[in-house]
Amino acid sequence: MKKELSKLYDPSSVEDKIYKYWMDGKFFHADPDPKKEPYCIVIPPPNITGQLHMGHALDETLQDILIRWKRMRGYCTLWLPGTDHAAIATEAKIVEAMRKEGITKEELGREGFMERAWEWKKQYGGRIVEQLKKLGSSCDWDRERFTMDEGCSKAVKEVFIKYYEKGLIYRGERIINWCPKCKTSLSDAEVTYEDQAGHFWHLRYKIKDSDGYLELATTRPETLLGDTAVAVNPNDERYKDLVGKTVILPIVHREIPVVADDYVDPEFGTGVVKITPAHDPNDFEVGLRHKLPVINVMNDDATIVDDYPKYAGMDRYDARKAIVEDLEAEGALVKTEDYSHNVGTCYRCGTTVEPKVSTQWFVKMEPLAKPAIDAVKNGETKFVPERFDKIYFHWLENIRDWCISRQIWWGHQIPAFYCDDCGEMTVTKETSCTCPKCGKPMRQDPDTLDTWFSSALWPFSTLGWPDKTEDLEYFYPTNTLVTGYDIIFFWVIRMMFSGLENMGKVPFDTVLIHGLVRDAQGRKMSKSLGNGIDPLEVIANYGADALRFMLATGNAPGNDMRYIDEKVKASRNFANKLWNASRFIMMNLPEGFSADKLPENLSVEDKWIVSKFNTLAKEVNENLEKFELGVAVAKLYDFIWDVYCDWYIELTKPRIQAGGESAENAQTVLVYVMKGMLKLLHPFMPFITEEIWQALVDDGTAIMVQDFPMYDESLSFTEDEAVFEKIIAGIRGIRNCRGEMNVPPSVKAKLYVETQEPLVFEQGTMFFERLASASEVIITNHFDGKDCQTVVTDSARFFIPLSEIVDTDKERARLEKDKAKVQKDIDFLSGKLNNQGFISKAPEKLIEAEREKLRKAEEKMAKIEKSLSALK
RNA sequence: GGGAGCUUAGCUCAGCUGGGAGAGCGUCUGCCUUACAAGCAGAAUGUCACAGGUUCGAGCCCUGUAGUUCCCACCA
Repeated sequence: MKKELSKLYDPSSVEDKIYKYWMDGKFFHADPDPKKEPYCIVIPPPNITGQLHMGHALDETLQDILIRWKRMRGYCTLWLPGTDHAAIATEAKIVEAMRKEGITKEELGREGFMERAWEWKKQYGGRIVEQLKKLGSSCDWDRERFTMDEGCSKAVKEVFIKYYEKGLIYRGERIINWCPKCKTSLSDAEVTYEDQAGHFWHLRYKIKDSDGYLELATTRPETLLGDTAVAVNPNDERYKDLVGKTVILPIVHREIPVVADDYVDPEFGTGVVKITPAHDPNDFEVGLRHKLPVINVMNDDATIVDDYPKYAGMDRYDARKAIVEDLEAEGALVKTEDYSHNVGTCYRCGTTVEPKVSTQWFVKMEPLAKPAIDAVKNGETKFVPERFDKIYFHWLENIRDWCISRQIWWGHQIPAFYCDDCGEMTVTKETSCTCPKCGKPMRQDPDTLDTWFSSALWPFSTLGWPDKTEDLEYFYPTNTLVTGYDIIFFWVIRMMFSGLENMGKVPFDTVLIHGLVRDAQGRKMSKSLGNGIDPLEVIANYGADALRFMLATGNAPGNDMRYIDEKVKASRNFANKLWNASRFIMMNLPEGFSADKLPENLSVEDKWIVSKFNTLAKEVNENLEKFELGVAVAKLYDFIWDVYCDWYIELTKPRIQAGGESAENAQTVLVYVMKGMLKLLHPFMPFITEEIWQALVDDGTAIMVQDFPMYDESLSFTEDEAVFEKIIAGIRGIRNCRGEMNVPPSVKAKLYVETQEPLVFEQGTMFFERLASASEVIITNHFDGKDCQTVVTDSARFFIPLSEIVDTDKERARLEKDKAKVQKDIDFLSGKLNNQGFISKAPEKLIEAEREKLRKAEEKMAKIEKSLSALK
């Protein structure tokens, strides 16, 4: 069993080996087991184009912690992995790569492009998966899925057709968000609004058959080409007479009506609005109300259409410039103001979106939103932290129909077919069909579906739906969904209504929301800033365990956190600490030593550590139950470092050196608690705990499938804990005193312990020698303390004869300081206990505890005074 | 214009249902004590943003104020 282990833990030599061991042992694989309770997490599928970033690292870490914990708790645990085809993002990347080769989509044609895209998927889809493995993610890779694989595609078609037949999907002409760069429509969720500096151009339109002008202001003069009206508020006295009149559109010289509409705010600007139904969502609505013509002035790439020869082919911004110049030349420009306004941008490429009227497919949201709202209201699914349900409700309560068609090729092609001959449309599962009316071959809709349409089905499509599979039966609804608050709209909401609509049940019971990992200055990590930290580099430098531990530490659910290198270092140091603790144990362990059972006659310090460990196991489970991973990890850190390493290991050293039964017991307890700690820590630091486990236990078992420690009433020794704390208090006090006097540990001195509880302190003799530099310990019920340093605790006085060092004045000052502290305690406690309100209203238990504290403080005070008077 | 979060030690952050303020890093002192100097033993440091309120008792609950970050929203 004795093994030569390096002083420093080297994660790089361990992690890949251990991961392979887990994979070979099929430990991640889960098959439905009716004897066990299921626990399932579906991974938020990373994009195939993606590289692992800190956001993934956090997300995967949290999921793996939960999964590993539940697995050890005996659940049939499935973490289902996969990737997302990320329609627009991927297509943009492929197009970009092709551009560098001088090829366009159109040249390649749809089929050729798709071939290339699948090739891309094959090449890069695996990369992110390999990166996830580096983190230690215990996903069931046998079930890895892809949003465009056969099963998911089948589910997509099934849902589309079902919705269509139920009237939940319709095709229609609406104003939608259009990205001129990606050349596709976008849903409302895919538009990000940002403030942009712009201008406010005041224009005047001539009123027909009059000398008068109507002044209005606009931020987008170029859309004037498509104006079909001018609107004022019906109650605006200034313009009352003009409603129904006609004005002349400058430049175009088209005659357009003045209409009255409530949409116009008379307080804003001049109270007159130009109406461009084709290029503004509000204007579109106004246009509908007043039956105005819709004049499209822009091509798909936001250049001006050929109908306006002067501007044809000009980009919208160039056209704006030209039109402003022309307006000025025509005398229609009154003034130009600086103006900052909110414009929508494409969430993928950042291009300013262009509102555009076009024919698209939509999902009718109202009937789907309602059950999704109810499911969270009645607690079937809950958010952690709870406050995120507000965002959820707000979004769903104000939701508009979901534009799901995209004018790109990479994705699920819409299963609708058109007859060019008679105009008939059919929605079908088949890949080709003939017109049911005229028998001619039909043409499939060239559009594809929003990428989120398929990810909305992820919690059940990956389990086999629409087939009735054993997996689906067993694992659905899944349990916890772990994701960042930034994709609640995109994904969580859509999974919720999709699950409810198609499965009749919510997709998961809990949504654990986490925040963003920011850089050290608190900025969002982004490609453009170049401030991103590569998790793989961190893993290479410090190990995956250190990164995971850092990400889980000091982070409350839903809150953003900063990546600070020192924090990873601290985690790495912690791993090293654990490593060395195990090294200490193993170095001292006799050949063939087994520690299956705790010894019968535990010493007080053994009971102390066992009892404290028992409490730790209880609390870690409780914290994990409540998704307080950060709290759990902090408790583990404190216990392992402070309680186990700094105290218990030190306590065992004199025993091990002395040998005999006490040494053996110490070793048994050391191993027992170490094994327990490793198990508790395993979900957080899977690699190092597995590595140590295998070296320490060496029986061919894997820690990742051990039982997770739970609270055991029979191992709770609160009285012994309290007794041992008295010894600890003495050691602390003596160290403190020696420290203040700058006495090095190498200078030993006798220690006199004056106490009424000799039995307690007899158990501490060897610890005072070892940990408090006592050359000899003399326990007595009275000691005069002449020429000694005095240390007072509430159960004893300790005297250290350091006559050559003792300075009576200094010693008096030290004791006076102590006394002042205790006096403060006494004042505080007696004040509280003299408060009638406290006595009559506080819980009895608390009052009793405070009385006890006061009693102890008073005892301590008496001892200090005794020592002080002896000094004179 | 709505909504949410944050404000705690020099820095980064914890703080569970209200019961005398914590950690890591940094600083200072002393230690190479045979697991670990990526370590050990100690020390110092806080009007818990501000102002009210509820309570026997408030970092925690309520109201308001300020600063800050973010989300949502069609003001041309």
